[in-house]
Amino acid sequence: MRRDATATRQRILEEATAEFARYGIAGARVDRIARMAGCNKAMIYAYFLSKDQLFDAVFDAVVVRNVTDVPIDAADLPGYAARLSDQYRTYPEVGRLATWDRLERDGVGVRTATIVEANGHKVEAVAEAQRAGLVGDHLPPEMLLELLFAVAATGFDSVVPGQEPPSPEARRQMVRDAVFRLIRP
Amino acid sequence: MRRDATATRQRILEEATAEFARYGIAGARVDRIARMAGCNKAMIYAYFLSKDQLFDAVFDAVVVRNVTDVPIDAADLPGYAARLSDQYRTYPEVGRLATWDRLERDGVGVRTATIVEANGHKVEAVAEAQRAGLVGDHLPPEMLLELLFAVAATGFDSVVPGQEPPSPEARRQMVRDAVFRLIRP
DNA sequence: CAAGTAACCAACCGGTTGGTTGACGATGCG
DNA sequence: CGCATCGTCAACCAACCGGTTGGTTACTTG
Repeated sequence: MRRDATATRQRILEEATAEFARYGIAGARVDRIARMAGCNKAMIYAYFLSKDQLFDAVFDAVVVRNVTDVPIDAADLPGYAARLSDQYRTYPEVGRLATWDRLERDGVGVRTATIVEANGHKVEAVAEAQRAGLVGDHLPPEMLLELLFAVAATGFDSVVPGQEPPSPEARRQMVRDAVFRLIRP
Repeated sequence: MRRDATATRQRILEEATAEFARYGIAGARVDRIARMAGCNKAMIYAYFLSKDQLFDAVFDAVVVRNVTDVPIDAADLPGYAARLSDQYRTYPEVGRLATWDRLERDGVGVRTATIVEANGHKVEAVAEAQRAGLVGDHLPPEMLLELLFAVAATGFDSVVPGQEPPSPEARRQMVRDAVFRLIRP
């Protein structure tokens, strides 16, 4: 097989994404990632230096993709939340990786410059919409945003066992309605 | 020191709760739990058979306490959510353990008979309140409940880094208001 | 083609982890 | 007191895991 450093790096990143999303940082196995990526463990350490830094690279890439794919639209927060919810369904790794990060690093959530910047921008957008009267000001923009994120991540596993999780349309509609209610002035 | 089997068992359970809440199932160290509980590792296996069954015992105990301490009041869901939120603040292990369970067992959330029963009862209570007209029927009771849980778990870490997390009163008020908006007919 | 370099790997290493075992000492009962 | 039972533990083990090393293979350059 032809040698290609960037392709190998990319394969490692993809398989690491799946592995970390599934097992978390402590549970992920570097050997397994190497095997899945069809390369040697040493390559992983050549490219990413450590397991933790590999996770950072994975998480950052996922966040960047998410922010790029689903830009905030403060004039239509219900629509934004619905798109975010769809994104979570399309890429289930996103939510899981974010949760692993929150739990396993006792970092209070945000660490990477990428995320800090993205969140700051979003808070500002919501504040702007509040000043314009499009969004109620009964809550500070950060809390509104946190509620929105929480709602967008909802509806994937049912509370009661037997029951089917809601269809994509139903979930999208639920998220849209919930956010509409939450931000109404 | 006087020997006391049930006391030892109880100490193991308590320390295991802290350990699992902090490090998760894969990250928890049985040696550390034994050392913290002031007993030998063998005791843990004598009482709980395996690391996984120890986690089950821990999780079940925590859930039981949570359900007992904060019974649902379908006639006042905002108040219930606020009390739940307070409980999450008083016992941060609860939320973390539940999250670890959701992530590390790929079980879709509910597994233990205790939880299934508790959740079923709650869904029924909400449905009852809907029939009585106290709660809007724009959403099925399970979804309403899932949204309520999501909101009650909100407001502990801030979205932007520098900022302080909201005060207990502010959080309680936010949760109450959010749930009020979500269930309004 | 020869030399140099970048990509790659099998094998290994030190330390750790869940789990086990065999013995020891305290306790309580007949 | 004799003795069985139960709680306790130090020591141990096989498997595993993150990380490293020394060397090999493919590709490029002159």
